Amino acid sequence: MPDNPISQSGQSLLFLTDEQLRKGIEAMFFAYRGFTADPDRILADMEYGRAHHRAIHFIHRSPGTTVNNLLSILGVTKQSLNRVLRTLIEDGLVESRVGKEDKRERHLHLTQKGAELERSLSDAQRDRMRAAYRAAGPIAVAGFRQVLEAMMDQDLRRHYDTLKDRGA
Amino acid sequence: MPDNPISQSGQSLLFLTDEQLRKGIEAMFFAYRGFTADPDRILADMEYGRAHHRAIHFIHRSPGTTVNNLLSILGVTKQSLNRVLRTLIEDGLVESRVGKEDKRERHLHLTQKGAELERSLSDAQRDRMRAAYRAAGPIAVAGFRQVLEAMMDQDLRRHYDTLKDRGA
DNA sequence: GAGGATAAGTCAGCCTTGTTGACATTCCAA
DNA sequence: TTGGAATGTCAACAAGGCTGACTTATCCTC
Repeated sequence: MPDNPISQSGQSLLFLTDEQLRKGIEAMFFAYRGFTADPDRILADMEYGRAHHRAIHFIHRSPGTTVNNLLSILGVTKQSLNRVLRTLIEDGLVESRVGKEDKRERHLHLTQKGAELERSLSDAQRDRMRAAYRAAGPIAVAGFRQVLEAMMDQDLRRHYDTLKDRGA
Repeated sequence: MPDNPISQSGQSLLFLTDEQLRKGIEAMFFAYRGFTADPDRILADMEYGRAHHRAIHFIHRSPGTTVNNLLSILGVTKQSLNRVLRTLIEDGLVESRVGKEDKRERHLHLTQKGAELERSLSDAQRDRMRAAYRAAGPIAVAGFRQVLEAMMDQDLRRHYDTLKDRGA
């Protein structure tokens, strides 16, 4: 974390007032609605919901991930995930392969069809993010990421970092 | 929006790569879980959920707001809001007053008891935000807010700004 | 004053997505 | 061979979204 001249001075801790914090809370609330709006619109036309989007996203992100790993990333019960996963497998969007080393495990992959849906969902979501990033500029984006990362629970942060490392 | 030397240069638009955007998307996902975790824990012990929290928050924020106004802030149907509001009124957390000028309207206020719950919920949520803000510093916080604001839909942004103006 | 518009509330029924709890199956490893 | 781990499944339930239809009360306008 970079030192900060303002907070270091002991003065001007105004960004920590309850008023500032409340604005941040409301910004999170309204922004998250925008964040999910575009994929939700696409999914509404199908028989899928946000839970399907999440599963598809993380299977795409970590091809071959096990059900257990996905469970701990998503933070839901296996029954809840299983319902979603079952429909995705039935509909031919996700493939479940028995593990080679440990045959109890199932490794999850997107099919061609699944990858196409993933693409259309993430395109929609990225378009909005891209517009926001462009409007705010790279310095703001860095701050955005810093604050979000500091808001995560430790175990969520671990998942986030693991995913991050694989990526860029 | 301040000019930005990096993006202005036409070079180094690296912060707009799909990889960067995906990281931002995942940061939003994991951070939002943290964002709601603390109030959720408090609410789980009561017969309330996140929907009650949202209603309480915005009634606190805009005392005397009408049902219609609350509906458009929350972006849900009146049936959905009504279910929540009814329990809050029955339990004596919210008071509904007939409008003076227009008697069709109901103006919503938190009772003493409602204000107490609001306080405990927002204390919990603010604690986490404060820690994140402090860890990231004021410049990061400014960027955080900038990006979130740029992610909002126009009508959400309007509500956000209206609330913001009343506050600080 | 009548009629249409508006604000709020309500009933019924549906869907998604979360939860518990119980239990079966399969397979690895001690 | 037996215990535990990973997975899958059934049943039941709850929160909180949704639509549609309808009532009541209150404006507001012609």
